[in-house]
Amino acid sequence: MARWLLKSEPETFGIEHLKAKVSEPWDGVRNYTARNNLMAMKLGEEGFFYHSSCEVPGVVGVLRVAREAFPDPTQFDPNSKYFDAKATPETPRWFCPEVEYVKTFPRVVTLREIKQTPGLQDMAIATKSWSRLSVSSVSDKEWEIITELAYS
DNA sequence: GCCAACGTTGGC
DNA sequence: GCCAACGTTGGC
Repeated sequence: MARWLLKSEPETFGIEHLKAKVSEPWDGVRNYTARNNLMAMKLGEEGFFYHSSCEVPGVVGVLRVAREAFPDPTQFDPNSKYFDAKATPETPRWFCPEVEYVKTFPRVVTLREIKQTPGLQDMAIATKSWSRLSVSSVSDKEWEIITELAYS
């Protein structure tokens, strides 16, 4: 089973928002690399929920894939900020899975900490070139280290 | 608010 | 196909 990391701005949609839902489509992603990761996510796989653009950016908890990727409906909606005129229902460009809340960690594992911890420094969010990627994969070892930090 | 980094667009 | 210009992300 693969592991993932999904970024979101807590003011827009944070882990507390997800917690209040049964499941939620992870829509609005408009980057091909991130999209390809979304399309690779399998039912039941878990990911870290990462809070970005906030006071303390970092990993705050865990989510799980509740439904595998399907065409993101917002690309067809002219009133959506995610509307894409080049996408049609016959040839969709953007896909989203649905995710569900699993748990909130007792503390935030901060980006600052991730950058300083041996074994985590190759994570996308910790590198210059991939730091902006909103959906990335996480190795088993990275998953283990971050989970350990969250409970330390 | 600043700026580094990357993606996309469009002229040629 | 190249590349300049612009837009967006997101840490700091």
